[in-house]
Amino acid sequence: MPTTPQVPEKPTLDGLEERWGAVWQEQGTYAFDRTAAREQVFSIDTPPPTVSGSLHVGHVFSYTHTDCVARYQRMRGKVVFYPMGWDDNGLPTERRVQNYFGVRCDPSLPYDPDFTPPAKPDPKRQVPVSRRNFIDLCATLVEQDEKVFEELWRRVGLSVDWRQTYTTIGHESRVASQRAFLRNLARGEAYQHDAPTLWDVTFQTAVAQAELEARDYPGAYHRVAFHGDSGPVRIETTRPELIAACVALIAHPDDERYQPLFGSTVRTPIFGVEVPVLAHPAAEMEKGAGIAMCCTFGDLTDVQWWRELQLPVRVIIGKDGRILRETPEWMATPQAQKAYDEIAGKTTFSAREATVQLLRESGDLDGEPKPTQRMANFYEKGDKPLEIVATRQWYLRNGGRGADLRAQLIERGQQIQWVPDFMRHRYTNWVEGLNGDWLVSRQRFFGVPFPIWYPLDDSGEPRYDEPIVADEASLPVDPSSDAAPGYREDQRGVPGGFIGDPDVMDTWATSSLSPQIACGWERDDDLFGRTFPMDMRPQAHDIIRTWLFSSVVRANFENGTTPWKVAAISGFVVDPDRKKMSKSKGNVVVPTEILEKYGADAVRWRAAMSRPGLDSPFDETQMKVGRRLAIKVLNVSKFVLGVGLDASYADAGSVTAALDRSMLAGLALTVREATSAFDAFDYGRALEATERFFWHFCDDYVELVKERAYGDGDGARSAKAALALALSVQLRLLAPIMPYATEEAWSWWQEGSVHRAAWPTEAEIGVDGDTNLLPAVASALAGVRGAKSNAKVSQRTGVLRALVTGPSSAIELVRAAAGDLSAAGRVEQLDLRAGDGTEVQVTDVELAPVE
RNA sequence: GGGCGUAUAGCUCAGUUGGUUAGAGCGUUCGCUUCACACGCGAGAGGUCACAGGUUCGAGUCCUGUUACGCCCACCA
Repeated sequence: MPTTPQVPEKPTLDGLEERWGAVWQEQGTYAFDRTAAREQVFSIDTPPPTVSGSLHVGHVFSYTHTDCVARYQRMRGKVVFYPMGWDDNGLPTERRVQNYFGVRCDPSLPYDPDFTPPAKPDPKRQVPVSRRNFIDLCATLVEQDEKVFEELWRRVGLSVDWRQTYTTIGHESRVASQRAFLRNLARGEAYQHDAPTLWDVTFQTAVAQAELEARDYPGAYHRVAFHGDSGPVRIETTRPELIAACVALIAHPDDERYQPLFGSTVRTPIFGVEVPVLAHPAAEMEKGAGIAMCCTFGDLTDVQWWRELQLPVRVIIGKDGRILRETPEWMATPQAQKAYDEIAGKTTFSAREATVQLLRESGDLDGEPKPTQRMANFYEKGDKPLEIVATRQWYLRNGGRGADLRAQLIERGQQIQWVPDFMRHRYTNWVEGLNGDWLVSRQRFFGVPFPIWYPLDDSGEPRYDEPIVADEASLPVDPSSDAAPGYREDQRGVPGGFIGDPDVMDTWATSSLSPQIACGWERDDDLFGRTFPMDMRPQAHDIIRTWLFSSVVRANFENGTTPWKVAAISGFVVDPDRKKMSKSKGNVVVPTEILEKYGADAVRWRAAMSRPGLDSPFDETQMKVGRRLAIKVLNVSKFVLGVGLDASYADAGSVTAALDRSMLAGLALTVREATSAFDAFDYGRALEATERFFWHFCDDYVELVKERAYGDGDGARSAKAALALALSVQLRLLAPIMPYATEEAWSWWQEGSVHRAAWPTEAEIGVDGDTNLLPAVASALAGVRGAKSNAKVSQRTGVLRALVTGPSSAIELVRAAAGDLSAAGRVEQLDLRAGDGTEVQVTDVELAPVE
């Protein structure tokens, strides 16, 4: 039996978030039912936010988009699998720990179980700690960070099942990352390679192509003379400090200027090292002098030349970005050694200045350096240009070196439904432009270690070509503290013993497995069978080349499928000047403040107003509009429930009045529109349709039906039924967007949570009605209101007589609701006359005298 | 240089397969204590649909070109 609605005297948004957040948690409103069959489940691969970073409104918006879809699917009867991950792995956490505690990791130090971080961190003097101490501190800090994040997400109202969380450094993630890697290795998809790689000298780690960022970088062209038997050969370079690493001069085979020199040798300036002059089609005749020096290694072209022309390696830059201190053996003469002493141990910048000075003295610098702006590759988190250093690294095949795999991965991209569709091009574009496999090893500390050891030969040298792999059953392992299988710990580092692989995996090597981690791959087959491949991957467009692509690579190898059916790509929230928000620009809007000020529903409303995939500028005044809608939901609910009805009134069969039927017919269309929009993941269009109807409902229908609804008889019964039905349907339509206000209003008269209620259907509204009727009556009402507004009198003012004219069809529609119109406009004598106009107009209005 | 997107009112955006006179919200102007709501309500003003061609009876919508802005990628001699 429905009970009498319990409506507060003065409805308010204040306190709804705390109250309903607690109820949802306590009642398990969003708990995943793991007995559901795969086809009943809608599974979401939520992006794990970087907990060491800060969240801005952009994050709140995109997570809200996902939540709107999740709530819609749940109301459609899906069992929603909506876990949350925390990305606590990797460099951002390391940096935060360094700053927060004032420490730095020194892997050579032993573990100190009694270590406590300095009370007052001094960024200038970071205390060196062992790797294990460092990782302990990372774990402590991320735990705090994760609590803060969870509180924010709860406040926003994400309908996540908070029992389903994972962290990218947690036990399950380490097991999955290591297991997947071992499988990749066994199948030949992972391999080790000692080759030139892009290297960040600040963080002293290799970086992958996906982490590059091209930035403007000031430089200068130096015109420098090499010395041949038939005179000087002048080249142009922006990196004169690399002359010591020069292995050849290279020009285009068709370049007539240099053809006579091919096959001959020249001597480098200052050092007098003999290098060949060679031809290679990658040399561009128009660039610089048309002839370039090839150094090991100044850029990727150098690497190509070095490889294809089989040139020797002459490395002078160390992993710390400084010129090697030891004089290289190819500096054969005392003169060369003396010159090298001038640059040894210096940064590339200082070495450049020193080299230029030496070139001036020797007369090999032709003119003065010419300043230029060029693009240089940077690690996206770094602030010095990348160097190229030859190192042993782990790679994962990703199509960068194999046409077949590349074609296969592009095809996987075609199998995914992209929202919006054009985002597909970003993926294809990226895969087609790959120039190497995925470098997955990092020379860092807080990450998932490779489950690999190497045997040491009798002289104590590692045999890298015979790696010892962990047994899957033993995962996770840490080869820096766990002994290799078949060895004892005391054999570590001694001839005939073993060493552990010192590297950790790229953070994407873990997060690329988020579907497998969340769904319980190889850990919980039952869960995995019910959730994988997942239905939706929501994410922003900036990480298509990283997270999205690497996830496709892993699922392709491991599962032979795409990891999900749909990739829903959200845009950014940009500042009013359409610049991306970033901490360094200082234009970040902090979400907690905005949530505090306007409430979660208002912020969510604003989030849902943006179209999938498009950037939208942040404008605080729009939050007020969302808040107004949330308040309106409460107030109109209060009115509807105040006319004396309960949940049992919501019955289409009792709706007899033409006006009521017209309103419901319009509502049915709105349901259709919102449903198809949500099915296409377009929360914005769904909201737009719902909101448009809602305001007409409040401003026109409710005003028209008010008096009748308060009365008795069939007319009142019809009005109450229509109001009850319309309120019920609209609360459900708005529930995915505004979970708090709708839940509050729902609770006044309905059983259970609106978020567990069934999504409304056209069938449940099921009445015949003329959708033109309500608009026609509404425009007549607007005419009456306009007359009062023109006369600058209250809308309460009575009207003695009003004439409504318009096309006969419209007039007939107005006639069907003439009683409601008269009541709403306080019109005593309403004349309806069909005329030849195209619009409904109100003329000859005679207002009652004002008392 | 390659790819993608965007261009409609002062601002933020709708505008489905071409179809009367281009819509909404914010802001602005003028009013109104109207018994759900002053955290409110009503009414009004405001547009050469970036530009130039073309297709068509008819173009904001389709085609071609141009311009501007944004994003992704490439670009280190």
